[in-house]
Amino acid sequence: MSVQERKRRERAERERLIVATARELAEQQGWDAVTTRRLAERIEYSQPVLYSHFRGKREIIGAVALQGATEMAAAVRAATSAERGPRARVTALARAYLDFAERNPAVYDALFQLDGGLAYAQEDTPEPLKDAFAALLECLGEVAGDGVRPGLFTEVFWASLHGIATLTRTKRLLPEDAEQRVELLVDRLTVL
Amino acid sequence: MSVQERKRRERAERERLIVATARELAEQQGWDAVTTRRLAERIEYSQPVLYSHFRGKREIIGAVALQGATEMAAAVRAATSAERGPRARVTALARAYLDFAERNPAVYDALFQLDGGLAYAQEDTPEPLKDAFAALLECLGEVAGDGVRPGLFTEVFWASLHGIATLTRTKRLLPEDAEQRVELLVDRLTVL
DNA sequence: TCTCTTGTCTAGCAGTGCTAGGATCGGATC
DNA sequence: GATCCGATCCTAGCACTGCTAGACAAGAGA
Repeated sequence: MSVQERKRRERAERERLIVATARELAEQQGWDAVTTRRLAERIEYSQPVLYSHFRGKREIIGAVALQGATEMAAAVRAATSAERGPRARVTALARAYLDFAERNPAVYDALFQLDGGLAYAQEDTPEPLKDAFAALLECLGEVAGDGVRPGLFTEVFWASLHGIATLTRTKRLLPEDAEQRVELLVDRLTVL
Repeated sequence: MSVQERKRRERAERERLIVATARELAEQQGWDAVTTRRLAERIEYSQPVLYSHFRGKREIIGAVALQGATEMAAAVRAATSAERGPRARVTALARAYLDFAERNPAVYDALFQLDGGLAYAQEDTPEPLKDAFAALLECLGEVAGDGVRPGLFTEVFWASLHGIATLTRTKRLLPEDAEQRVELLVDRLTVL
């Protein structure tokens, strides 16, 4: 039985390798460069091997997205927990979010821009995604203000950050005023 | 000379046909379905004809985007000019923007999501894009509040709308609370 | 040692954006 | 009216994409 166990381990290891390589390649050259051929070549297996782990390219993107969600949740929690006072926490959250998006553009795309075949905002939404939203909610819930559902407030704040992140990355917004935008957003949206 | 004139007219007409067909096809089946072959077939010419009008698919997307920018600017102005009072105007703007995004998803993508080879937020930005931003600025400038640059405020408000629009369309946000999100955004962001 | 399952690879399909080079057609010239 | 020539368009093809059928080999179990 230990033989099967070893094979199972090796398979899991290879799956991790695929996801890590896809992510690396995407961050280096963009998702368009992540072709099944290139990916297969980098992991030193043939293309069909990819399809024994994932249904297709979409699922690989989804796997990267889940990894990213976990990391983003951790980054947000780390940033907010270091601050005291609601205002400082929210500002830290906004900065951490935008920082994550800027440092990991491909992962961010996998999460919020591309189709990774994942369900969002539903019951069967994967746990990492729910948790990433929860991380935002934990901090933003306390500044939603009276009469506003924390969930709704979090969605709006998140959407604003998402808009800033994506428009900045596609050069629709200039990066210069980034900090002022964050301040304006925190100042106005939150109830302290 | 009238022969050349006629040919020039026919060429311009065909170019309009290409853009209109690309837009139609994109709205019907998404931009992925807009292949050069399908597009060529629909306009009843061969593929290379497309390349005598546009450098490539990217430029066709850009042409659709410019068309969309003009329409969006008009839609926003029409919606805001019908209202009196800053609050009503901003609410109308937000609704008109999200409505445009929902009704013309492919055009919206061409404008703000895809790469149409256009320059944004720069000197050589095409006039329709500048004007679309101006349409937002005209209305949002008056509710920016003291000490906040109208341009900066418009960017943030716009980014928020953009985030809501894109996250809703990709099912990251549920459509149910759409109206409440708009109200929250207008309530909090603007200074009335 | 032999079988048979499991895993992997080669080769190929139908599709993509884009282009080189040949055919054709129409206006201008002799 | 015949001829030329340039503009215009199409056929055919390139290198690539995601994905898969079927051949093949390696290893576990009898």
